[in-house]
Amino acid sequence: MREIGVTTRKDIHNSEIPVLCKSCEARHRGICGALDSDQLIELAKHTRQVKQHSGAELVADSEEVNSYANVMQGVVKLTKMLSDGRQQVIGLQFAPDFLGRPFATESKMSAEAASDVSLCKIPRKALEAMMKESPELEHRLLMQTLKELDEARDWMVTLGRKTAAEKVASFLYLIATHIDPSLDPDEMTSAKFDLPLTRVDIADFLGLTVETVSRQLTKLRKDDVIQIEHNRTFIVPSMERLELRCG
Amino acid sequence: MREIGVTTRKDIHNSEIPVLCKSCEARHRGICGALDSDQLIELAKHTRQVKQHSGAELVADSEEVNSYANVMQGVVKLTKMLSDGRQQVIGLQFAPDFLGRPFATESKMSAEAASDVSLCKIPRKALEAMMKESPELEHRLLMQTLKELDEARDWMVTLGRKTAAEKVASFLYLIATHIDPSLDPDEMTSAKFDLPLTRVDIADFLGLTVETVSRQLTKLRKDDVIQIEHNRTFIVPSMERLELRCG
DNA sequence: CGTAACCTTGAACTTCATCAAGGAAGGTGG
DNA sequence: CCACCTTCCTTGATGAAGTTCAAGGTTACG
Repeated sequence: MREIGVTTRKDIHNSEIPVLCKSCEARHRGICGALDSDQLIELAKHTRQVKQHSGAELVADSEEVNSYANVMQGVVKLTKMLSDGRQQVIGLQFAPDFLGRPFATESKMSAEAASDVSLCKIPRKALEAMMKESPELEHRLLMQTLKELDEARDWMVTLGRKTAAEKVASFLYLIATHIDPSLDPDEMTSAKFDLPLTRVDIADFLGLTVETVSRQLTKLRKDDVIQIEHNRTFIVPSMERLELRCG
Repeated sequence: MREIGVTTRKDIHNSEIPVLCKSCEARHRGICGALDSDQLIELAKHTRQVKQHSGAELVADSEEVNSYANVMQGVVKLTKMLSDGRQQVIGLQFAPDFLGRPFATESKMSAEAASDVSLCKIPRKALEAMMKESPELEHRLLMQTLKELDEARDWMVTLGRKTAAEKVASFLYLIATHIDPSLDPDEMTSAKFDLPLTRVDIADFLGLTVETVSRQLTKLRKDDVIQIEHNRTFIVPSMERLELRCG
């Protein structure tokens, strides 16, 4: 895995919050919110900010887990594959989600940068050490895991019981409400965003084929539920109207 | 002569352990394994063993959460419903699983006894109080949640990418390997079990219709992958052969 | 012994997948 | 900067998997 734009933090001597943490979503709403400034400084000795281009494989299936990460920017795609190559996207992670399966020695899925991403990588040992010192950190990890479980179960309903049209609408709704971590989903009335996934990825997320996804998008466009600019840029004039299509 | 700092996995041969805890799977492999005998005694003051018949609603959707439970015997079915009535089973819980969504004020799913079950109910307050005292308890809860997340994601692959035949085989495989908590899935070569779910439930778990489930079961029977006694009692002569059908 | 719930099977139909072709977008090297 | 290539996306025609509708059989239980 080739990394771009690596920044190492080793020039911190006082009890100020590390510079990179100050603007980090994970500091506020992610797991780092569990830590006081001394702990942050300690942790920051081991973390590295890493940027990756879209398409980069972050964690391979069956790979040994040696580090975790916080998603600082961009979208990460989690996938599983059947032995014959059929693929299923089992989750998307946005800032400030935690990336990695705590207490697993081997990854049971693969993680890929869906868009350009920046991550704050934490070596496994460092996180585990910090966890022993801070029950609050483990608490945050539990909250994060519960959130992911809620999302996975919601998605199971989409996969199991929704029609192709409802699946595609649900996907767009998910992206619109999650892509910008600074926006409050409850207050959105309209939205404009760049899709972080290809049509193939969307199909793999929805349990459909590319063709079906494409046809359903066309249908949503013709029904004025969405406008499509340049294939990847979408406009949702009325989130309410989109939500009605979600089943 | 009370032991101090006892490791959690070992049995403690101590007469102070509450009677009901002694034979409880949750004591060994569930969240109660986090507790020492003093803590168990404290917790047992608040817990109640409850038996429920198949079909009983344990937690209703949108219900306020006032208690949690450990599954001691039987199978619990977790479901979500779309506004028009379409239903999806999003998980099954076996002994010694923990039942309930920590830190949620309101349940976002409904839980029903799929078979006759016995539960060890814990009032919300009692568990939360115990959690503050014991980081190890919160750790166990994290492990349980991670396990459920792994299972949910595995099932997403089944829902999204498997054929009806593969789905039904996967379901039978899941039940065969989970129904008896005392059996090791890795060492099973054949199996006999009572299905805890109706055909409708199975369909709702697999994202199929009853008719399709029925047809696929008939096919598996004709292909000698399974034998069916009395509709609910199944025999799997070769787990290996069943696994081959899971995709 | 009769009723209700559950399960199976068949036939017609629908939705989505597959197969096939062509079009836009983006990056690369001439 | 343009031509080319590759990757991504759309659209149409055809077909298969699974749903829907309908009927009858089985099982459990009062």
